Amino acid sequence: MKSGPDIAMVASLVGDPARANMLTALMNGRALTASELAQEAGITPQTASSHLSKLEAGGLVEPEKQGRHRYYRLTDDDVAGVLEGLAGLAARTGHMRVRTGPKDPALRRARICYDHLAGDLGVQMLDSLRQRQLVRQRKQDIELTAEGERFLAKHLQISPDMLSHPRRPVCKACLDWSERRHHLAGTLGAALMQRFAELKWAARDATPGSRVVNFTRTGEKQFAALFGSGQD
Amino acid sequence: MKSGPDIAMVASLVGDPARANMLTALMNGRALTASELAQEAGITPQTASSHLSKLEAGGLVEPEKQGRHRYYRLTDDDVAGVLEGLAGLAARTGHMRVRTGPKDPALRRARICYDHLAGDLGVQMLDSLRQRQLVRQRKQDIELTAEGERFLAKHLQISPDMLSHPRRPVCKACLDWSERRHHLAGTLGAALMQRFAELKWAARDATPGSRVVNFTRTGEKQFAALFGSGQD
DNA sequence: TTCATGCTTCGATGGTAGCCGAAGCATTGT
DNA sequence: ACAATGCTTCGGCTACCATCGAAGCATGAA
Repeated sequence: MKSGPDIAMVASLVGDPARANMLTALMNGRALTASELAQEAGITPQTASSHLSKLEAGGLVEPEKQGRHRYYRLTDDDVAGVLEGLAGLAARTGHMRVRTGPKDPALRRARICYDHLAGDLGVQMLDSLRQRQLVRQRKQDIELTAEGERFLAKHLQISPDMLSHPRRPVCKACLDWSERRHHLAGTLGAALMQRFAELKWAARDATPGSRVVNFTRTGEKQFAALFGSGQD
Repeated sequence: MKSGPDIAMVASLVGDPARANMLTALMNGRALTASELAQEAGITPQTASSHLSKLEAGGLVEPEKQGRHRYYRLTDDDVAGVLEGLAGLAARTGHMRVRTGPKDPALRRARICYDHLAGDLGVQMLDSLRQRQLVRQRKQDIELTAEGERFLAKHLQISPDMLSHPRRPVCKACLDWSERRHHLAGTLGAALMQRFAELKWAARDATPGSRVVNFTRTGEKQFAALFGSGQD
């Protein structure tokens, strides 16, 4: 009775936007925890859990228990290859991701990722830092330059000793779910977000549990002055 | 705002069982008409039309008008390659197509494809004919051998002159939707089905519009005696 | 023209699956 | 032992989409 490979089964796994976001977030080869993947996809942990068990059953991802975390990675390069192929087909027809994950535009623009800024503005900030040589990035690792330290001290009153932490890195690249571009995590990312709040540039949304970050009118201007890309 | 290729969009196209069946039916490179694809997928023409327009919008298939038919083919080898990749992933996880297209098991076992027998039994019959050298198959073309003619005359009272037709070939391979294996079409396929009905081995289901073919108890035995594969 | 065939569009229906709230395990830290 | 964190399971809700009937266009045949 078995006929051929059930290509619809595996294709439908990739066909769901939330799962597709998780998979593309895993395309860099690194393993991510279930809750990180939930953040990337913009869904709650329980929904992500359901998706991940389906992906696991379909053989697309593999779990790895570590303490109370569950790390997931793509099973192998074959999976990555097929995903690349699908991306190629999608790219040439001009179908780009416009509205992946959360529907809320505010959530896509600026939100909290753990304790740092994510969303369009988060990506834009790291882009700006990188372009002006304030940080140097190599894959996942980000390093603060001397100019970067001066910049932070001058404009935001952030000194290097505020950033040292026994276990946590100062800078770290964190994949933004809205695409495969990074935003800034680590103690610096957290310190920046905290400073934005202190300066009343931005504040987390009042509704409990919301990850949206609302920028004030002046905060948006100041932010654009420091990290703007000219087009906005 | 555009981010990356929308892999979920194209994957969800392949993710629907009906569309996946159409695509696999097109994997041999030949172009098929819309109604043929509907038959392969086990759906009505209007549903197939909807699916095909989506596949076309997604750039997976290309239409070609010819008379009052619309032939569809895969856009290029890239599409076929991705489909192969998906099939590979599905195959190694052991997920095979068990219940593609129509839910009705009877429809999968034996049904009418135009005027000839399709379904598991149709595929099985052609397999048997080929294995016993009663026909010779090369790709899409099937040829009746001398032994084949004797076999038909002796067991089913079908003579070669009954099969000649000005435009229609005697034998023709027709892809069975349940997988990429062929069943027998052409005037011989039609003559066989007609003979099965005359001998009261099988009859089309009474409910109007149904394509199910019901075999009688004795008919099933006789059929198995002529075309059985030993395992059934 | 008139009819038949192949395909498409429209409208309505139903089944499926994604989603989240609440609660339940498991593991780690204090 | 107790609390906190990470993840899972369960139940209900909602939205989407595949499906088909009926009708509307085309094209080709008589």
